[in-house]
Amino acid sequence: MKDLKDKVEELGVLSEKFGRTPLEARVFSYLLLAEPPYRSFDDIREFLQASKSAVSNALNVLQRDNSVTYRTFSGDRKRYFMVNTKEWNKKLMDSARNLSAFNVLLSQVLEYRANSKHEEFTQEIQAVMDFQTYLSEEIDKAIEAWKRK
Amino acid sequence: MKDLKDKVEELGVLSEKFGRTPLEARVFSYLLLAEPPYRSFDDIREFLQASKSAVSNALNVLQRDNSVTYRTFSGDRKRYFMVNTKEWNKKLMDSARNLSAFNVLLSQVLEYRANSKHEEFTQEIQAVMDFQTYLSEEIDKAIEAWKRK
DNA sequence: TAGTTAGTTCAGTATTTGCAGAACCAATAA
DNA sequence: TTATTGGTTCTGCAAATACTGAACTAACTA
Repeated sequence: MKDLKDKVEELGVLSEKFGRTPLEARVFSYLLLAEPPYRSFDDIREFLQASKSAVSNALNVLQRDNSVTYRTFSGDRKRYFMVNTKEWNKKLMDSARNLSAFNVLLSQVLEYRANSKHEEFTQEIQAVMDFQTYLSEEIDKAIEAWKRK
Repeated sequence: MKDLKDKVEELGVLSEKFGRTPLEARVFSYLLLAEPPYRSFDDIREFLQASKSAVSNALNVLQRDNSVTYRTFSGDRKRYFMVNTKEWNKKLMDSARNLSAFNVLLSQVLEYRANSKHEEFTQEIQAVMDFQTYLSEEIDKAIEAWKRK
């Protein structure tokens, strides 16, 4: 079996593709792979050979976007950081819906082009928006259906 | 009405959020807003006050990912660049489906954790994957349904 | 053929990003 | 009350990124 460090690096690289910094990506991968799946600040720091500040910042970013959370144990002052599986479905739903972030841009374009002489172009943009809106709605429906299961 | 330069900057900033460089974002916004919606290399260069090389690179990136294309006019050597509305629906479909890029990561996690003592955690990850797989399938169905319309 | 035009490529620079190291702070422990 | 622990904040630097300007190329044009 591949060694943990290598696997953390491997998934780290994959994870960077989702817009994370190298260290954020590695922290996240480590928390996905480590045993047990909750790890202290110093576990992380030591495993990844990174500075306290870098680990602190990475953890804060990951917590802000709900990718990571932590638990505690009574009589132990440390926080044990772990992947926030509980919030993940919510995150997935958001990212699916956030196709619609793009619609914000498009609707501003349409507004600005209201009096354009180039009807055809405007209509093409409208068509993209329509498809995008349709898709968002269908995704919402699918999510609702899943919840009811 | 807000002046075009301001609006290009405004939508440019929005567009940077989708992973574009500042200049790429502004070129794209300009092409969305300008009248007519096809513009020559020099139109773009002059409007955005950028260097030829920067414009050249930005246009190439935008063309490579199908955000932008160009048309020509007979007897005119110039290329007139414009937003590639024709390819947009394809792009949207791809990005919707690419929720599943994340599943690649998760399945590797599961594989690695096959013998983990923390069954509960592993199961939570499995649950996320299941939801995500379901959602991808529903999105594909919705896209197929749209195509048949 | 030489000149012009439209765009690309290359070399260097300015800006941004990601991180280290050390000082710092707040909460607990002695 | 002081000391220790767990983590944060601040300063600065190294590497990566985004851009400029100039030299260059390929295709058309006179």
